[in-house]
Amino acid sequence: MAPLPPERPRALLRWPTYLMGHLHRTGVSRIDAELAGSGVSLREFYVLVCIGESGPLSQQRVADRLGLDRSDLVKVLDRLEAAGWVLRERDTEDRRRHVLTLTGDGRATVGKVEEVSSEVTAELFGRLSPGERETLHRLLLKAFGEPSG
Amino acid sequence: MAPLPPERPRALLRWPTYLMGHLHRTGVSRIDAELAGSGVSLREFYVLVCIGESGPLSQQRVADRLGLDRSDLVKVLDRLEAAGWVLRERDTEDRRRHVLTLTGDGRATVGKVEEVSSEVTAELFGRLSPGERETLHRLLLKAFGEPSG
DNA sequence: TCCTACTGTAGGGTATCCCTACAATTGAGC
DNA sequence: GCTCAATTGTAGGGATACCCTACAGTAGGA
Repeated sequence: MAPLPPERPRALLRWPTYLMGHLHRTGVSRIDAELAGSGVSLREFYVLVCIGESGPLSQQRVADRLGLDRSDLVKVLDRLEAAGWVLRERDTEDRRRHVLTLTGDGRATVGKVEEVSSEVTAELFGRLSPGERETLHRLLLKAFGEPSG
Repeated sequence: MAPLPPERPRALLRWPTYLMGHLHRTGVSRIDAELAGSGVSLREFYVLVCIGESGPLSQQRVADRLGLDRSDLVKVLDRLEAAGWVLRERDTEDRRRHVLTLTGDGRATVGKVEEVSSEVTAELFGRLSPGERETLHRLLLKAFGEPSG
């Protein structure tokens, strides 16, 4: 028989932080599970997107934009560079920095992850109508502090 | 000068999972920071609420309700029991189980955390109007799979 | 009695988050 | 040119969360 869904404590459902935590974890788990074969994690995807979007960046800049610590980013980039998705070169104008560039393979990986992410997102919010999903997204953006465009 | 807010990658703002992850982490960090002096974490609060709400429970039941692994719950309960917030006794009817009960001090701690959580939640969604906050909460509940009442 | 299942516990492995320390490099002031 | 502070990438540690296995004690059914 199907393992009936666990009954959550009603008193915790009051807290958006609790709800977002569960939805976030569920989404990450499902996406990572789908991506297991591709050898890329959701966290690495974020880094790839950041580099791909804002052109060549230093590691410190990527860390700032993603809210990561630059020391943690080092290991992520080690993997992304080894996979051939990111080019890591010395900045000739400031030899303290590295210049990070997304490769063609990196861009292809981003596309693949976006597909998976779209599917999982649709499934994660399957109980919501398209209008409700759009409203939820808009409110999250606003709470996040970004223009809703 | 004030450290101007970091510019997030626009391509990631498409993903509700990314947005919820950031909001969740921000909320947890702020709540835990506020609670640092009280010696209780948000995670422990969840356990206290669960036990307080559903009366005496076994550890396995608490783990199921919160989506935790029962082996991880052991250490949490060690702390909660040592703090005098939870009573952990053998179940006389099934000696494999422990009977978990919230103490008076535990209930007081729950109340204190709820106050802090309310303040942080209001701050976290400060950019939203009361109506928008209510809508966001309702949509999160619906996505989560709970009746919106 | 024997076997299976459940419960709490110990422990390990991995990942995230946050911190410090350090060497190389840069730029400003002298 | 020299000195000093700040920046950058890197190494490493600690705390926590999440997931897994193993094991002993217990319960219940064949």
